[in-house]
Amino acid sequence: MKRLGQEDKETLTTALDHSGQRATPQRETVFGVLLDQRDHPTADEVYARTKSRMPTISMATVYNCLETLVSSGLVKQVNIEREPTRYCPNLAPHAHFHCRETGRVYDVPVPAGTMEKLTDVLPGKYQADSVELVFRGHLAKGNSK
Amino acid sequence: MKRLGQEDKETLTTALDHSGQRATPQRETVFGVLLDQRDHPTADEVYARTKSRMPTISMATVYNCLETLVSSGLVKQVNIEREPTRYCPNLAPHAHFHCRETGRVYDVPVPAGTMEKLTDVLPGKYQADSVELVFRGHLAKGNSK
DNA sequence: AATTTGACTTAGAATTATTCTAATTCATCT
DNA sequence: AGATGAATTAGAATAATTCTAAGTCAAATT
Repeated sequence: MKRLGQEDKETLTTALDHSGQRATPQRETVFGVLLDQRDHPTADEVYARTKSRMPTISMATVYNCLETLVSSGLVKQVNIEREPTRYCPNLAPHAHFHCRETGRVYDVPVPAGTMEKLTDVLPGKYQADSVELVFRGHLAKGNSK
Repeated sequence: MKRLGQEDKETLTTALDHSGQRATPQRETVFGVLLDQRDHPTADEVYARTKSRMPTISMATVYNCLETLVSSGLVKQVNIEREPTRYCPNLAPHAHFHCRETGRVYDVPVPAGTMEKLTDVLPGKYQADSVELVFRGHLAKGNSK
């Protein structure tokens, strides 16, 4: 059974503590699942993966843990087109690419400052604290991995 | 009971015809509702507004009409954070601003070419056919209208 | 060390936006 | 007028998520 590395565990504990919440085995395991495979899994997928490491965990707990991780700032929710919410531990500003064919979501790194720069198009009355950029399309042939 | 203007009716008929569908009173009324108040209503809201003009219409028909309008290219769906889908007859490329306080969604016009330019950040293997840009935050004081 | 406290976990029920089903209505074509 | 197929309708079904209420557990207090 895969465990969380020392550094990640530290990160988790600190962030949870900072938001007045405890590190628990369930939360550690769910966080580990997200870190191990950064393919934007849905809650269902997180549940399946977590269950294989901790067979007694329940769906409700997975939702609770994910919510806890999001509220502590360690994980971001990615919503695309009313599909089930996906979860992403990539905290650096980045865009997403959604493949219409496979339904997969990819992180797209963006040059530093690009996301912030986008707020320039906003008239002054709009005070944005977050920017979301999503591309949709398909992968060039031979890049389906 | 408000009716659709000649020009809008023409637009509707042409677009529907072009996608092999018929213009019907229900579709005209739903389209009129969207054109009259461009505040990104949800299906529920469209239903309520349409019902006041055409009391016999059903929710299923509203969903069907909205889907028809979307498929014919006259209307776009706007999805924000797993909230109910909103509908928007603004076909020009634009961004959205989502107010955390009121939940309202505003169109943000962007300079010509801006949206297309964004695809420059995409590595070559990603072929985007649409770009979505959403800001989230709050309105500066005194701009709550 | 036992007790209390409150946070956490759990199973299952409830919610809700949306889609589906099957039956009718309606317009157009012969 | 009758046939054909599209459009509309009411209500059932679906599915992701949230809620509820009961049980568990760890830390704090006695």
